[in-house]
Amino acid sequence: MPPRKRADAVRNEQTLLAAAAEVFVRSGVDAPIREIAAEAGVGMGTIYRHFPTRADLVVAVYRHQVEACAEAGPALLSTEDSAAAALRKWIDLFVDFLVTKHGLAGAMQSDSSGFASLHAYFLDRLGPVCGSLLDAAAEAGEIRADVRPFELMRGIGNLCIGRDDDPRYDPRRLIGLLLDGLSRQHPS
Amino acid sequence: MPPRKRADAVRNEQTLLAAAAEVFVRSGVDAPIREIAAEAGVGMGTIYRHFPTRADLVVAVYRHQVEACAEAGPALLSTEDSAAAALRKWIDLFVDFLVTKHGLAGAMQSDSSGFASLHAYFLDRLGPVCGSLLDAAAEAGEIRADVRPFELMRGIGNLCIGRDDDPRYDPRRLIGLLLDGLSRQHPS
DNA sequence: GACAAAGCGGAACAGTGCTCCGTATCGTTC
DNA sequence: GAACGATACGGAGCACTGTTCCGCTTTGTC
Repeated sequence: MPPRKRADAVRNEQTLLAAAAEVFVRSGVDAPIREIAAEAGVGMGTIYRHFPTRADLVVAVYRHQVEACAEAGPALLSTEDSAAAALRKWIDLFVDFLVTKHGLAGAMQSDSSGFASLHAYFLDRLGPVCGSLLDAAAEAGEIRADVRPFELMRGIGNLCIGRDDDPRYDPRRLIGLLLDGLSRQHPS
Repeated sequence: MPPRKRADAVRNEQTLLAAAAEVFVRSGVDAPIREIAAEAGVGMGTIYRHFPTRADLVVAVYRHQVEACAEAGPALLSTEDSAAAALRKWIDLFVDFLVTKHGLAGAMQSDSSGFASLHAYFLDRLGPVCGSLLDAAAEAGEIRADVRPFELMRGIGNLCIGRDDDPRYDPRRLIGLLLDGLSRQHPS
């Protein structure tokens, strides 16, 4: 029913993904569209046709890694000793992912038109995973039960912003603190 | 010795501060220079002459409030029951400040040229204040002693990013968590 | 009033996002 | 393999923004 895509279109889509990945590493996820187009050797129109918004392109480039992160959730839950440990390790993975993509953390919180749906995608795919980790840990009495995946992920994402520019800033330390605060304190 | 400034220059500087304050409320601290110039009824050159970088303008507009926040530190330390309580209240003030200025939190972490010195100014003025609160609380054994003002302020700032766009996101909850983590746990 | 210095305005240039449509390529049909 | 409609491509063009630069105006002084 859906008429098959043309061969050159398929080829271009692949070329674009490779070029974008390359440019994102070199210049961050905010790199000018023109730069990505040049790298791929295509016109700008082609980019917009395949990936109407910048978020679409970013999502496509990192889909595999997001998927891997999502799948790691349940896996950790079954291999780690405690749900809290699984949660910590999962967040470690999440932070690894964010921190190695220049500007991604920043882009994710940005309200600017192009990135609007990026935030949504991350939340849709990883939110439930994060949620089940939180629920498991809460059920085990290891953490407080009143924190939702949305705010936790957003907070983690925010804390990762700007790590590129300033080597003195280590998001992991603060995230560690946040998780300590999340841990249920022995009721005085 | 320094030749007195011309009357029109002084006038324009005041006009500009008022206009910028107005525009920052309406359109956030990233508002186009042209918009601020128009609001003030001056040319763009005038803005750049008085405030070479955007950070200079932002700093000038909010100097009073930053000053007030800085002065509140020692005051709280002497009126609150514990240093930890003073720290919490001070951070509350800091968050209030950030959250009511559209986009300021975001701008502060941005590495973009125009905002580069904004971050520095906040750190210079508020860092020591935050530091003495941290030291006092650490000395009293109320919090861990290994967290520096730089990272705490930066973390708080980061957590405040994006509150404008999404009413579901409440930075204070996460900041509360962070401070809980900062509190010394009874050694198991 | 005249004059130099200080200050002003905004045209102009550069970088960027995004659209639009004439042109080229593809797949199909004969 | 030629012809033709559908699909996709390229990049010029427009809008918007930051920033500079210099001819013109205003100010303060003598």
